[in-house]
Amino acid sequence: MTSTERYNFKTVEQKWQEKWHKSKAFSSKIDKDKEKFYCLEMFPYPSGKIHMGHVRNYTIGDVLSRYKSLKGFNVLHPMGWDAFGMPAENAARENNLDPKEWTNKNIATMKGQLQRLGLSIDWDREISTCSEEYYKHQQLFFLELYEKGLVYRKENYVNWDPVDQTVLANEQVIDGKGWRSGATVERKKLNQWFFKISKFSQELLDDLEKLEEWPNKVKIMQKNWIGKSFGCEISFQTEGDLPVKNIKCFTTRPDTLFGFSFLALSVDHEISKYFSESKEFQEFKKECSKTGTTEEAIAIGEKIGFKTNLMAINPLDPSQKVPVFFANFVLMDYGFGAVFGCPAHDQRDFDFASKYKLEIKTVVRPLEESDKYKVQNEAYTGTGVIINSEFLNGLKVPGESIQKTIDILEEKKIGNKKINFRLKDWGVSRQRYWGCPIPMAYDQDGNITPIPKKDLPVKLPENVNLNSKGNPLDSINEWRNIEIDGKKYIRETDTLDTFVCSSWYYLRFCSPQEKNYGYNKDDIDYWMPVDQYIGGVEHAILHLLYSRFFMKALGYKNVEFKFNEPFHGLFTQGMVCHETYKDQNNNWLSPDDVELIGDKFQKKNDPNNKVKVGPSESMSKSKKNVIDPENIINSYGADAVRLFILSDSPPAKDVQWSEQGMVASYKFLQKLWTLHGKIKKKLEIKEKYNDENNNLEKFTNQMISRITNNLENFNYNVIIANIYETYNFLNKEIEKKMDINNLKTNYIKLLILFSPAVPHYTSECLEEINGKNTISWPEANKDLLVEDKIDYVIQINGKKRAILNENRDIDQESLLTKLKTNKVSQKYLKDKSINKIIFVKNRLINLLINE
RNA sequence: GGGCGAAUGGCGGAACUGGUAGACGCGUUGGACUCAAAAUCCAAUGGUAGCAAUACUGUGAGAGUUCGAUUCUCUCUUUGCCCA
Repeated sequence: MTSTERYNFKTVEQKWQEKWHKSKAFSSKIDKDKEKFYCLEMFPYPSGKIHMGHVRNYTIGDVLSRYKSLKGFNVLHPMGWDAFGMPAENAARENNLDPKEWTNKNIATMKGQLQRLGLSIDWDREISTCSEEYYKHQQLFFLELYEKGLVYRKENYVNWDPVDQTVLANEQVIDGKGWRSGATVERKKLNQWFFKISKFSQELLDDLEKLEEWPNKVKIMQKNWIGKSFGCEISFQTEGDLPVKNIKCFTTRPDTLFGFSFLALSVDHEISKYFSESKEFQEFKKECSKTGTTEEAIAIGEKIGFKTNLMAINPLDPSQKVPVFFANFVLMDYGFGAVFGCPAHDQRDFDFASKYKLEIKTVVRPLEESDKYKVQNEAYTGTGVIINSEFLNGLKVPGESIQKTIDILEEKKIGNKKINFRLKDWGVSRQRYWGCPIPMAYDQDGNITPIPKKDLPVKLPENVNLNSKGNPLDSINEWRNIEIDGKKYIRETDTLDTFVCSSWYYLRFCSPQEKNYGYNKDDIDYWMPVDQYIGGVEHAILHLLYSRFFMKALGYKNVEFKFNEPFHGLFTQGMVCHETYKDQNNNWLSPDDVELIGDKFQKKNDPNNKVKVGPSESMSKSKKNVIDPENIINSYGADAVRLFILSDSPPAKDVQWSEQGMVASYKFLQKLWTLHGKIKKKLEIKEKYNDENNNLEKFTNQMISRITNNLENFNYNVIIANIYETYNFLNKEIEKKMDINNLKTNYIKLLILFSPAVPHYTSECLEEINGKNTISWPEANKDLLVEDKIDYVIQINGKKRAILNENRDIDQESLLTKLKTNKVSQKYLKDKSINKIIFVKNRLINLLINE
């Protein structure tokens, strides 16, 4: 390609993508002489097409990978597909397709799209979680965890979506409704498989401290999610018409015990067995099932209770006896399924007590109130002082009151200090077809038997009727009924939560071909942990916590496994946003459907229809504010897209998609190409000239230092600004006489600095200038980073008044002497005496004078 | 309601450990080229006053620490995210 032509991104990008592909430029092998760098971006769900969020995520990772390679690291940069999940099943059902076909077709499309972005991915390591090759290892892990006692089955309440006939995870319940169907979510009891993540609560919490290169924000979110709290287990004596002598409660507020006015039990509390005959109780229980199981649903929902004839006795004041209720806001998996109610200082208890006309006794007053303070319309939950509580009176809340009360309760042998975690065991059962089958079976009596390891994988049956209600696997008898050692069994028909697939995929990338096990020890010992993990902050809790758990679970009772955290560094990138448009009938409009006429938007082909411009929001199909990366890459080329997606905002923040910005990036590459042509011409003339000031060399050195620094700190938007600066500088400098050897070496270095961002373009330029020579990341010459002349800021009384360009390292006295000949400062110093001088070496001088 | 961030020109955003605020880009304006337009190139561009040199002012609001604060501390406002 001759440089006088316009830059043809189509030819250039295709040429280099083919070269990289043929030469396996990004394939990675263990090389113990080199330092490894494992760069991983969250793998995509193959929904059909890539979206701008993917473009951003993978461009960020690609910049890092390419930079680290040039720096001499042995880089592992793989890609795969999070291929199980409901969308495939839904799409397949709607279009009468096979989920596998649908998924594989999408993978093929999206792989092609990613390749056209020019990502430096080792495609030989590609994995797909829906392939037997992948999930058979997952089934083996499941059995291993089962053997270690980290997997168990129990009956549990789930969020049940009555329309989709499926279990929903808590985060799939939005405002008490199913995220997909919109149906009101119910509570339902099901037998479910669980991973014992709670066994590692403390470890998951403690190890957060080791994750120095994780955003604080994410660590705090995980910490809150794990939710360690100190509290007290209290045993209440009871009297009444049931053979129950006492009830154990857990509370984080034992200090409010004197404000005790009822005791509330979960409907599943063992005492409920005495009510199995009661119609009223069964109806109450049914009513309770209408409230979801999320903390939010419980907090918002109406509190209802069912009164028993039991009375609970306050262990600190035996004269105080209060009623015992079953209540919908108490769950069996919190504490012991029993809490004591102190309405004055807990809003939930307050609502309940108000409804059932129970006593509301104030036991905490705010600091500024007197002891006569009484809680009125809402619970007081703030800090303060204990009152009306006999020997607890005067204790500061919460600082000393909780601990003191626990001490007293322990001494009196009424209660024990207890630590409680909010983190619950991970329910992994899903009543779905398109997931990894759980390798378990049941005999005729319902006893559990693991599928023998030699019979793995348990393959998903094909040609399944997805239109059946509930789990399609339930209705395939020829798949369900099996024989193990001549005995008849029925398979487990639940499949695993897809979060299980993504909890260990980073290990699989180290040994994607390994036949016998999920990973190969030598491979993971070299590559793990992931040095930099990059993805959306929406996975801050679940995916990242589950992955951390998985490492701990694999390492549990396994001395060979030497890792306990999967991701050394974590970076969470922001979203790609776009303005939203609605027509006058409030229908969402795609950016392709509107055009800007003057300063107003109009609907295309319908100029009378007024378009309302809404705020810029994360691109989503439902709001139609999406830009298809494929069209953009076709029009402007991958490098220009990469340039734009990096340029406008810091990677950690949201970025606004802007057509103008996109065009500007495209035009800039054209300008850069024109400049490249000029440089090439200059190099051909073989001009000899001694550039004494070394302008270009100095500039190049500064750029090496600045761009390297910006790369290390994820300031990728600033790198793009640095590239523009370099263009501006070179474009002027090239007009001067230059030494061509000097020009060539420095220009090559600059091109290398650009290459992580715009790899096709720089590859082409470098080939023209540098031939087939290999390239590596340039080192800055530190001597050239130091300027001999410095702009000293002259301040008078702290205000900038002049700038003096003087020698580096000049001392205060000499600078002062020079200053006296300077007109501007003379003006200010005339007839004034200097009281104080502040001199900052190589920076500024500040003269304090009398006005 | 709780936790964690953020706030800088018309817009997106720079600014190392407290030391020239506004890098770089977009937009806007003026100019060159052109019969004309697009593209391209050159120049200007925080605000106010001034022909200009320059002066004053300016990083959400208010206070504080400091010779000096976008940067540190406190209060407030707005806003985003997470949890409820």
